[in-house]
Amino acid sequence: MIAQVIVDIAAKQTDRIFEYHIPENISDVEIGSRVVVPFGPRKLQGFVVGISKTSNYPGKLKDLLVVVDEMPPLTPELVKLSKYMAKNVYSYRISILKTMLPRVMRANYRKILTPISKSAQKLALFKGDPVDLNNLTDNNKIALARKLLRNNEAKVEYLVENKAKKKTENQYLLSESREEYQKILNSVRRNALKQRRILTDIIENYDSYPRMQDELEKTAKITTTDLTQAVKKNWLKKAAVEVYRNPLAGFDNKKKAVTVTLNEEQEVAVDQISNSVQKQESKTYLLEGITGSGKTEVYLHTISKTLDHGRNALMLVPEISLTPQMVSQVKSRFGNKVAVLHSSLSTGELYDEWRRIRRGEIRVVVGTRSAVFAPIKNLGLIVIDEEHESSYKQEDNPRYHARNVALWRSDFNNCPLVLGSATPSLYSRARAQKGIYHLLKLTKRANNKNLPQVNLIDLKHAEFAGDQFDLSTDLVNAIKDRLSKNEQVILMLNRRGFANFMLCRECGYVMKCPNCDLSLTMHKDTHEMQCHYCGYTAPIPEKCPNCQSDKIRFLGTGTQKVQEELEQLMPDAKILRMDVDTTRRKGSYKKILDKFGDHEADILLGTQMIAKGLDFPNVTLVGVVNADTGLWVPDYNAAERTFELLTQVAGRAGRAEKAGEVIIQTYNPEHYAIELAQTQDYERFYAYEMQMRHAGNYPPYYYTVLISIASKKEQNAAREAFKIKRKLASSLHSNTIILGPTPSAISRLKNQYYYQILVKYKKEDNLNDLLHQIQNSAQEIKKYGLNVYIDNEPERIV
DNA sequence: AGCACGCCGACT
DNA sequence: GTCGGCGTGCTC
Repeated sequence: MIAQVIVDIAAKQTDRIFEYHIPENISDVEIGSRVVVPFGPRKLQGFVVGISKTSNYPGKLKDLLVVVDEMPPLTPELVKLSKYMAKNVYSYRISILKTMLPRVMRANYRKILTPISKSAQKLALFKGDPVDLNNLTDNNKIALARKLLRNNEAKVEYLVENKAKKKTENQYLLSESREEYQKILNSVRRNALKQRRILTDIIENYDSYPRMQDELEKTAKITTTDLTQAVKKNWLKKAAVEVYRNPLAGFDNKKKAVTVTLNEEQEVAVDQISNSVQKQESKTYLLEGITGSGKTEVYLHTISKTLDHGRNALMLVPEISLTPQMVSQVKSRFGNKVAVLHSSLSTGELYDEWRRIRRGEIRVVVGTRSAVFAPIKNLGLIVIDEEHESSYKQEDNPRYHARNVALWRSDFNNCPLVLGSATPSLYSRARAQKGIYHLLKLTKRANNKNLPQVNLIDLKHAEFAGDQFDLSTDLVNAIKDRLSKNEQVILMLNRRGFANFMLCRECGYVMKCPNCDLSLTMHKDTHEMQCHYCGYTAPIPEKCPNCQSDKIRFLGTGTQKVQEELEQLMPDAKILRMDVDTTRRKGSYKKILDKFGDHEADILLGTQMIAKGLDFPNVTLVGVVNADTGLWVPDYNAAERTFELLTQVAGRAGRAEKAGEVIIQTYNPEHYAIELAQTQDYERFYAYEMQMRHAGNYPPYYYTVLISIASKKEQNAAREAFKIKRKLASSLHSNTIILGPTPSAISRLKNQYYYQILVKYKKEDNLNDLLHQIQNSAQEIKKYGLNVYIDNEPERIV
């Protein structure tokens, strides 16, 4: 038999099938197997995407070397999906196959040099051991290795290492009958207390064996030394057993599951979706429900019904660390049938969760973007919560959108897909309008509470509290009022750091990142200027680096500065800050949110990461310090983003009995995105924004593709960009709009200049082919330092 | 990608 | 002669 293999090299020339003969002694090769194959002089990891009896290859096929896992990591469904994706996301098939699996399943390649001759063995290079040539950096040593190879004094061996390690724990098994242990106990010296103790314990707990070391140590209080002694005396046998790492240890049933009675709208939604589950229809539902309307309950009920029908469910959430409340709910409802997949799990935890799914031990998967590839079988329902979130689109290769992958899987598995949001993406809402998706609306808040009152404060005419121009007197008074009632406040400022640029008032100099076309942000806590894009840091200047003047100012407000201002204005208030800087450590999200939930702080101040999913009953005021931060970015969906963010964060107020209030500070109170966020009227926003998109020829009226060209030399990027534009213009319809090439909004990042071309089209049958051609030639011009990126339906045009 | 092979100039 | 730098083509 012959295995068709995709090898682990992401390049145009190798983006195809290589065939290998399956030797007699290897019997477990299946579609989806991870294998090791010879490739030229090397050995590579690869994935089996097909098995055939014959081959057209004219040469002699090499033998497949190793099947890595006991069970093929990829299901036939995922192998098929990878083929579809390779065509649509302009990425190599191997890159897609690799993103489908946990990172630990990526191979480590080693190139081991072993001395042969006696004289070579004595060389200092080896120090008695073979060396890994990939780790050799010293040019003299590399030259020496080359010489040894040439003279046959050493040989190289290629190794493919599997990083995926299973966790084991020690288990202790009995080796005697209960009566025998009693005899041993009787024969042991009176004063051998430790020995008597362990034997007594064995006799008392005879039926609970085999027992784990951890349990013996913690509950039976038997030490490791005692256990080792017991093994030595052959009283017990020790064995290593595989265990799963448990990432949900901190989530264990803190809250008991509460069954909620659904309102009429929720009932309708649950009925319709479960009906599709039962009939095995691949329908897509758009669940449009205002904040607090109980979308989560609809998900949980439909998942429950899906399980009743004997099928499994997959649920995607935008960023799991930010929605621990959602995880707790799913976990308390479905217990150990749930697996969680997200990036802040350790690699080991992720691998274990993934294997539980692959082995069919799991019925519900909750996870972020990449969880859309979960190898769950018998899929009966897919849910995407907060479907408008841009985090569902991967920003680097392969640039896939989880929604599109979910659509494909829904179709493949004949199961419904539910897209839920208070503020659906225009893309999805428009499809619902056309009847491609089924629109389900939740218009009432689940507890019949009114939406919170939203007030705008026009910063152009506002009076400011304190000596800074960030917090208006009205907002500060409202906060003080809530705190005096022992209620809590959430404040959002979508910008981290202290001040986002340094300006010299003498010469106008702004301190910029040397690698990027961005100003450096001042961070007071770490005493440095930081580039938020590439991570470059510099000390905070005391004088202007340009003219040595001391008249420098730090302008633009970040969360750190607002925290300082709040501390001055309200010295008694306890403030928690939540942004990328305070949540870098594993588990810190949960820690901050738990603290706030236990009312150990009065104000939660954060960036947009606090806008989503939080449900704190005691929060009665939400303040937005500056609603304008995202409004004027040069992106066609800036208004949509701003509206979404404001509506989402407003929904954090007044979720329980106490009425909620929202205060939005803005310099643009007359902008429609802000005006309509005040009334939280999604439908009107949708109608208005659709007009704008229609007028500007933007999605969802047009499809878009963004081609970015990057180079260290600006002219090279520009020249190549114009070349690509000419190629496109000559082959596409005249009613297709090609914008650019123009320098990107941030024209230089990490020392690369970016030029971009935006193609807007309604129907272009040739475009896919054309873009593949561009992608192929991109490989060739890479050696001249030019990089070309193709992004289908970009979320961001920057 | 990364390796071999082949061609060419530089240097012991 | 021998070494190393770089362009080209191939990997089942």
